[in-house]
Amino acid sequence: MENKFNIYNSLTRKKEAFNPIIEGRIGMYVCGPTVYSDVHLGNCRTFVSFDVIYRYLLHLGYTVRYVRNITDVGHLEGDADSGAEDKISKKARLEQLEPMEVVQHYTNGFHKMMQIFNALPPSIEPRATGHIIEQIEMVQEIIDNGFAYEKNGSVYFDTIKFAKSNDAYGKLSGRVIDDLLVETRDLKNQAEKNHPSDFAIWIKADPSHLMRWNSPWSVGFPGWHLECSVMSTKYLGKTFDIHGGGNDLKFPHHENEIAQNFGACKCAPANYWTHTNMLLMNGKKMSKSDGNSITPEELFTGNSEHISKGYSPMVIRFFMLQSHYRSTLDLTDAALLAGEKGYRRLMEANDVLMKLENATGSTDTEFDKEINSLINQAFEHMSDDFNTPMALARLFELVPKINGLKDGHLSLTDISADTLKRLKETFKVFIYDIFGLKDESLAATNGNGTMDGLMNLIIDIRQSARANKDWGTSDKIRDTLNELKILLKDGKDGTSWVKE
RNA sequence: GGACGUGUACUCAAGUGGCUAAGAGGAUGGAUUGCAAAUCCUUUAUUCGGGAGUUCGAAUCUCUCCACGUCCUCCA
Repeated sequence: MENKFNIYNSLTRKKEAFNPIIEGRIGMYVCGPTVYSDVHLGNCRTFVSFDVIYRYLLHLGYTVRYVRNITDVGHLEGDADSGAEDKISKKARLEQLEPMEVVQHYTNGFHKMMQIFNALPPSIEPRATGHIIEQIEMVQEIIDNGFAYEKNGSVYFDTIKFAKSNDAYGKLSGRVIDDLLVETRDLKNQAEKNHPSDFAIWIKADPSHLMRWNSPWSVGFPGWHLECSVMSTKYLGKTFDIHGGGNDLKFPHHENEIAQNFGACKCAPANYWTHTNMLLMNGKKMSKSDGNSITPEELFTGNSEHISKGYSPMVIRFFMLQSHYRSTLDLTDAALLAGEKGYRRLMEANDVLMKLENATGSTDTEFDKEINSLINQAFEHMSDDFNTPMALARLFELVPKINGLKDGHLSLTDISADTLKRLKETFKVFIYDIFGLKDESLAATNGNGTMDGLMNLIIDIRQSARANKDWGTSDKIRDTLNELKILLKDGKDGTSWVKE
């Protein structure tokens, strides 16, 4: 019973209680990147969002098979019939590389970025080019079921026929099928298709096209959308639990994916569809052509006109957690600055908490009950459609209580040993396991203790100076360390330090 | 033009019918401090884009107007 949670389903536009197909197990498919260029910051938000969802499902005790694909063929620029080119094929031609070199290069970069953001790797990361045979098989199944037709070596999905046989088409994205039917006159540049809304599932390769495979219809390559239908079916079954992706994939990608799966197996691919919302910058979509854009690297280094300084990957991850995955998130310098301070406050409170000992109170005190209540609420928020901002808010309400226990404003006699232990466990689980944050402070990353030893010596010398009212020396130590971005914190029980 | 969505304090951002509208940052006053920083305690939206309606009751539902965003071509 403890693993129950609610999830917003894009198909029904409602929050629903989650019911797995197989008790205790979850199959989740998330549309991964098309690896033809460096990973976009917006991609990072989507994958961080699904990383938190994945982590929370694991926390709830589910056995999760998390499949996130790499699209390395078939993703066209523009329309197939107007001479458009496969994105990867084009990049390979322009840079005089093998298409697989392009794919490898950007896949490596993508993996590196996911590591930087501390996103867990998926259980399976299948590539479209590794599943050409399966894709050809699915095209054949769709043809056999009468939902696709071949023209000049290319195969198109018959959206009109599908829409008439089934009410599934357009349901996810809110497209009205009647509107599709009305636009039948507009057939320019679409000579091969019966209808403009039809889409290619197998494309005959022109002679210059670099990526090509044999098929019953032509030497060619699979259409975009198809790889996700095929690989989700192969690794998760014809119908699985959760399908995710960015909001902008709803149409046409996901709509067509659903159509293909129905066309092949006459069943719906996923029970729950979840979509993450867009990352904006200064209120607008990030767009390279408008200059309203920033790369992850620029964000880390601060080398951009849009920000005043660099922000670490964990600060950015924390910043993302402060909004809900279904809301747009506006990236601004002020918001990042605020996020950086919030992240540090949380991590420092966590350090303080882990050092608290000797709670001697009973579980009957108001204070003890309040702590437990906040902890419970934090988990309840996560179970209500993965509401990370709400859960974080509850953690932040606990922060002054933790600091108060350390400073002596609050008493360890008012909290029970069990509750203190639970509080520690809660922070640990939320920060590291669920939110996937890492401690970036120097104290945490400096494992050999040299830094600690030096700092203890310096703090000791300054303490002596202060005892002798030698403010000149003590302030010089403090100010010089400040210039090195090391902050000293004078507390009741001594001085601690933190590196900015 | 069509589809979907958003508009909450100085900024970011929760909340989708009912106690005093979360949280972070900022600002403010106080405690603490040798002075600071950090920390703790206050204060900071009688109000949720404008207007009308439904309801005992709405930021939350309906209508309308305004503004913005995303998609409809490639995008997470």
